[in-house]
Amino acid sequence: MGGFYNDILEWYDRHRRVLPWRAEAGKKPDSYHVWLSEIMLQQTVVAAVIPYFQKFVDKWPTIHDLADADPDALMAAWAGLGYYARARNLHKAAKMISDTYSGIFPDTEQALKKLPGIGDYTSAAIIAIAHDKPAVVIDGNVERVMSRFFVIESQMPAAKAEIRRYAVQIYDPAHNRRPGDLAQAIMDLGAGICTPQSPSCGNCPVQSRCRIILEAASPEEYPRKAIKKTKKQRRGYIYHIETEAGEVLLEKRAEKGLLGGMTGFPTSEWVTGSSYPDHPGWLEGLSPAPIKNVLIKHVFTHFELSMKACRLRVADKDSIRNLPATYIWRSKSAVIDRKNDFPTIFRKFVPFINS
DNA sequence: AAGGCGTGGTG
DNA sequence: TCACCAAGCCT
Repeated sequence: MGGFYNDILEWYDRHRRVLPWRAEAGKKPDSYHVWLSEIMLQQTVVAAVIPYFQKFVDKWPTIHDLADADPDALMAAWAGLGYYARARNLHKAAKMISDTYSGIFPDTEQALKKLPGIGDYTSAAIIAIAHDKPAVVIDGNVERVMSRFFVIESQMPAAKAEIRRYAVQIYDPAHNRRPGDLAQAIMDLGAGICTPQSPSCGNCPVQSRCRIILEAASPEEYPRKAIKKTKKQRRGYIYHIETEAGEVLLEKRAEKGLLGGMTGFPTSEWVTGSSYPDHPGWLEGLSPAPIKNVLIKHVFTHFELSMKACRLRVADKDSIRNLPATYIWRSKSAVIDRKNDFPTIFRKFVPFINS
């Protein structure tokens, strides 16, 4: 393992990327920055995270500022980044760190994993990167690098146990003198060289030791994965409802579940299959009219959604009886001005509320 | 423990 | 253009 360790760190020192949350070489990073970036980086590429990270640090420079943040402002700032449970958990964890830890991040994996949104990977990453202590940091990049370097034939996710056994050797504290750099080096290698498709093996610092190269196998076929299921289709309606005074109806979604805690345009239920659902009960007796040729399509991780757009003009707010308290009115100008407070699915509809 | 959970970078 | 899938966590 010594050869791998030295080669990859030598490569890292030459190719180290400058990132907003990364300290200068040899300096200790801000734990708050490390944690915030790691949460944002969960299932999300670096390029997408950078502007959000900058915005959060500008708005909330310390963990205490984030703990004191207005929840709706925090969710609005996260809008567009996806996986909104991360934002809800971020705020909960910030309060816990600010209050019970006085703003000092715990330095054991066990304590970190008690914080919402921090699991096996993120706790190890914080130990290694923020505290520069040895930890077995395994993310998708590390899994890919290990599965190729050691030619692991078992299929994911079952292969995780075997991958971990190799990773434990790689991260062995007996030789790991630069825990933070080593973890980031392997992840950077996975993100930039040992990529999922068409990896640049010719530029790899450990190509001469990599078993998949030695065996002339196909790296892009590793890690072995199960065949993916096709996404199901769901259908529904999205509504532009506006008063004569120019107020637009919005819906604050439930805290749990899809788009939890986010505000968007009202929708019907979304039903699986090729048929469309009924309009929601609070629209009883009012007949929203189809907006010709406007279909909002959106792809989620586990289904594809098509929503037919409908419009309803009402005299005033009282025109809709039995409207649940989770629905709110906002001026059309504010809706357009604050477009980016919406998740992407609802941003797509904003251009259509002007006619 | 398998499935829910978003979005945009990438080739 | 479009399929793939990412620095995972939670239940």
